[in-house]
Amino acid sequence: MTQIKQQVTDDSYCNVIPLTLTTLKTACSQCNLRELCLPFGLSEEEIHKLDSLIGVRRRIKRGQGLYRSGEGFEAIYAIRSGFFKTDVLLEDGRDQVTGFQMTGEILGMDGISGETHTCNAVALEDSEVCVIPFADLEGLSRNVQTLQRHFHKVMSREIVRDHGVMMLLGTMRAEERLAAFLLNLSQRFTARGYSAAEFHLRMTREEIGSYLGLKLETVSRAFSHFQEVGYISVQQKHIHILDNHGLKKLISHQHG
Amino acid sequence: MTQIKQQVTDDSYCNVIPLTLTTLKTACSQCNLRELCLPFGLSEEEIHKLDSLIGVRRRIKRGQGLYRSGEGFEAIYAIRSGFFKTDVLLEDGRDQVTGFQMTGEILGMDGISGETHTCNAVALEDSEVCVIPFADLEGLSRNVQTLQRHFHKVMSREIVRDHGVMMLLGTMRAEERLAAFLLNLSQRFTARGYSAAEFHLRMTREEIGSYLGLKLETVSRAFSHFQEVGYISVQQKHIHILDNHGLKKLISHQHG
DNA sequence: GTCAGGCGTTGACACAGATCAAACAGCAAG
DNA sequence: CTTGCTGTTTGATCTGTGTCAACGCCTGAC
Repeated sequence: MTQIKQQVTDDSYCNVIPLTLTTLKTACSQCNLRELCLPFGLSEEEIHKLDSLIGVRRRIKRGQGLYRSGEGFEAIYAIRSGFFKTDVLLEDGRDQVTGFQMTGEILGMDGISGETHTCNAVALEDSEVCVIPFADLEGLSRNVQTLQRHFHKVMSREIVRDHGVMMLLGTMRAEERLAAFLLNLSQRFTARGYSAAEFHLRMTREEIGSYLGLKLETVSRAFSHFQEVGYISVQQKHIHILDNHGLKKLISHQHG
Repeated sequence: MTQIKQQVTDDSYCNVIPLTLTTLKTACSQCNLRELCLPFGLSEEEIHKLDSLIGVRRRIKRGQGLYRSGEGFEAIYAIRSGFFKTDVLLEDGRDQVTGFQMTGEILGMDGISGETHTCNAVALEDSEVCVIPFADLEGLSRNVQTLQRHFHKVMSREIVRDHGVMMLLGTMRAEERLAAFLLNLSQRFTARGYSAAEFHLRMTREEIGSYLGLKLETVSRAFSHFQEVGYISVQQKHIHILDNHGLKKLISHQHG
């Protein structure tokens, strides 16, 4: 099973690079994601400086990789559209989804420390990213204090997010984890102008399970149970949150 | 139980600040932790610039807090000596140890994103830290490229470390987690010139359990079992690793 | 259209680790 | 020395989630 999955990833990966490089200039100054992404808080003039830095966009088809563990690190990526997962693979076949990333979020910061990527980033739907050469970003942020500050915040936010996942994996039971996951997605969709109550999951039950430290069957059962008690309605990957408060109560409730 | 613990933390915390501020100048240039800490890779001249930035050291007694969730963020801290844990507390009383930090490591980067600390840092033994005002660090790293690069690596390393913990919590069983934990400690002690095989745990079984997503009884049983099969010998907090390879095999072994 | 294969659901059962409980070791205070 | 408290060990039992298995539903390929 793991073998097959690995193979698929390999194949799809090799096809990506030549197809997805474009010479299209990306202008942060004209991007409506400004408020979510790196340019947040920059002045018009500063954003124009940032424009010059972002050389290319890359299109990634569903199932294809953006970068991959072991690969040399050169750039971070801002998601212009689409949806990604990142995962870590151990030699013995174990793999753990470390995050799901959506529009406006930054990918690739794991690679800075060792100048090598330490996880795989895979598109869960056809996506487009802005390639931000890291050396250039460091250069510009030495001149633009606001950019420097904002980039540090983005990295720090990633650390805080990871602590949240550790809390989830370390102290929550299956249904609490799933509830936390759904509420987190809902909130992030809201921030992007989508419905908070209704959305489409881009990932499989197995990927959710891997992220939450559960087996896919457990995820499926939890979905069914949430539906039974009226918290949500589920049809395949389509989720409708009916009782936001119920889900929240589930999480904050002591289990003892 | 949780109540009591909270109380103790509160009390001890309040006493800290007036006692621990000192005006002693800390010189990175004369610090033998240079190769582990922020100054890594800097030239003599650059290190002298760093000297001017680090205003004070702070002494933290065992059990006292260095900073605490909700508190305003102003500085990060380099551990000069001692041992810390960081933990996150949920309103409902659940708490999760998010990490253990030792000499030469950097604390407080969680606070950058929201300009507020999001976890508590508590000394597990009498410790001393260098206070690095964050605004100053950003200022200097705009001028010293090596410092900027190194600081980014330190933050990124934290992200990678967190992914490792997520892998541990998401895919490993109890004994694998403890084995990974011991090997990680051993490796970090080695890097600091201490014995790889013999060391003293500064944290309780409960704190280990919280970090590893296990109950203290499970941690205790795993220790006992490791001793039975000859991987380690344990006497209270004193650990002696007898079969490093055995522990490694345990982790890389598929569980299925 | 039909067919195949991946994905999701559900059930029965097993087991790792949680929970409850008791006793002990180490250490500080008196 | 005794007392008390915190942390640790160990045992017995319980339970949430994993595992194994069967089946059904989409979706995409042809």
